[in-house]
Amino acid sequence: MFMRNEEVAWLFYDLADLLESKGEDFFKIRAYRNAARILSGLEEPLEKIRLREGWTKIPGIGKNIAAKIDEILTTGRLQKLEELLQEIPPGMLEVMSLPGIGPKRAALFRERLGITSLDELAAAARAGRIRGLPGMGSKREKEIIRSIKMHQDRSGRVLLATARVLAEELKSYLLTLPGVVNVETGGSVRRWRETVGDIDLVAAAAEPGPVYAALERHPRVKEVLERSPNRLKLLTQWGVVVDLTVTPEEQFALNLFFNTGSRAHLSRLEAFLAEKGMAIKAPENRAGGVFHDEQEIYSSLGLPYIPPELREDRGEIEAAAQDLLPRLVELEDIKGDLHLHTDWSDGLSTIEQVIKRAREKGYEYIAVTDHSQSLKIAGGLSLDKLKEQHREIRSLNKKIDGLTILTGIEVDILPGGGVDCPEEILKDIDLVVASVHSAFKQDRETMTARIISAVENKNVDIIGHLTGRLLSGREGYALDLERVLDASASCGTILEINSSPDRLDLNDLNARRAKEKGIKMAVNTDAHDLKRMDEMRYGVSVARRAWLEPDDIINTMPAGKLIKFLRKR
DNA sequence: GCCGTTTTCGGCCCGACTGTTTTCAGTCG
Repeated sequence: MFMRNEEVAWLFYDLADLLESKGEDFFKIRAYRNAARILSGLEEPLEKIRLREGWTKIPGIGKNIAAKIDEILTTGRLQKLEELLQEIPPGMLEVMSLPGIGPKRAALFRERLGITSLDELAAAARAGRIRGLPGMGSKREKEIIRSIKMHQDRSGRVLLATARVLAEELKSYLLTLPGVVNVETGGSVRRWRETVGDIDLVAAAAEPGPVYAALERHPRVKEVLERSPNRLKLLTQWGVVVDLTVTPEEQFALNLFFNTGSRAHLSRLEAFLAEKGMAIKAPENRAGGVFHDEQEIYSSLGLPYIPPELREDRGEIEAAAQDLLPRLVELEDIKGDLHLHTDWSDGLSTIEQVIKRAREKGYEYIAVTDHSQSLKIAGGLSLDKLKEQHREIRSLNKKIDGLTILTGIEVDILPGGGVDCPEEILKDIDLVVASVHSAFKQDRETMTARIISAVENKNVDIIGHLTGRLLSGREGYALDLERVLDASASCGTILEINSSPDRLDLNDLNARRAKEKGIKMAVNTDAHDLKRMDEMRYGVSVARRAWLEPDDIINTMPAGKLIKFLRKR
């Protein structure tokens, strides 16, 4: 079966995790993780690369890993991984995925208490048996209970980006079927929610039977959960549930509308219409007239079209009724990316490659913002290296036209406040992003003061991924967000909407709050390879869900205006 | 694990924080 590059990479990440839990050699594990990162960053399908030239040209992939990639592509499996899974209960990986729990502590739980799963660990923690172990106390015990609960709340949900990849695949498959005239993804995927519990597909076809049957046979399907005359519910191999509804073409728009929701939006709409003595008709009840698209549905209700991202009952219906909907920012409004990494620090691509890609995207400018000196593990640039990079950027700038490369840096906001780069250097850099990368567990007061110190630093232009939350399972730092927003508003400091699907930080509600306070934002990818420069659309979706217009976002400005704006700051 | 090639073995990765200790192991980015 065709395997996506990310899927092959996942196997190597799993392999690394399992070896880690066995206490294997650190460098070996790192080599696997490194290879996984390289593979998922490759844009060409692995199968194609294999047929053309193999793996010898890719640094980081040696003989051993090359053989394993071949094995995966040929058999769809990895023997070594399966052997390890026999040896180590899969629940151990989940235990290790908890923040603060690594291989050593997981092994300790297993050896001393026989714990091999999250459920067992939670039970032990609640029974007070964790604090008896060496190096464990009541704080860790509490933390474990808390993070397991968070893990459970999240379970069954996947990142929007993962769901969209799968949804696209299934959608194109359905469109190849005879008789299928239209397919759209509805539900929370269409509303661009940051994580989703399932994928809703709506297809238009005269005869639903064969369409349902065909989807059941799709290679990504693991299990049929529910089969009824007008609905099919499946579990896919990625653990995501898929819901398919097939409808006659003339009911497609209305079905998609209901399917998109949200439930809160629909019921508010109903209440709103009831006041005016109107009602929306469910598709099966509707006789006569046909809606060709959602535009017609809203206009039949006397409303302008409400984009899916706004359908959350956050005031959109009231705004629509008064014709006060925002002119939402679109991907095409974005003129450049102001947070990018290259191989000067922990990125995979050269500056030249990033430039080439930026031009292909039609950007007017980019900022190269590699890590600063204190982030050693990410190859943070020494002051000398930084100066060298900026010299190179300036010389590249002279050679090209149509694209401005801003010199930049992502400085660390230090635990005690301040940033890890002297002022006399910062003042000559075009664009400074400041972010927290350490000491996440500081108390609320310390963290708030720490971040505000960066907000107030006149050399700092943008605060990167402000709350530090990871959707895959790390809560944001303890933070008085309101105070940070107030400080940003009064200093004119820009806040980032980080487009990385695991971050989306600021989130929609916080970004909307920021807008209310008059704060400008930047939608950036923080990409570490070329492929991830494509993730801008995810940041834009957050901005749209936050009701942002182009003027709220500095990287919608044309180059000249942005440069002037940055200089004035 | 990978890499280099004046080396086919030895280096690759570092510093800080946290919760536990009473000097430190484990985790993290």
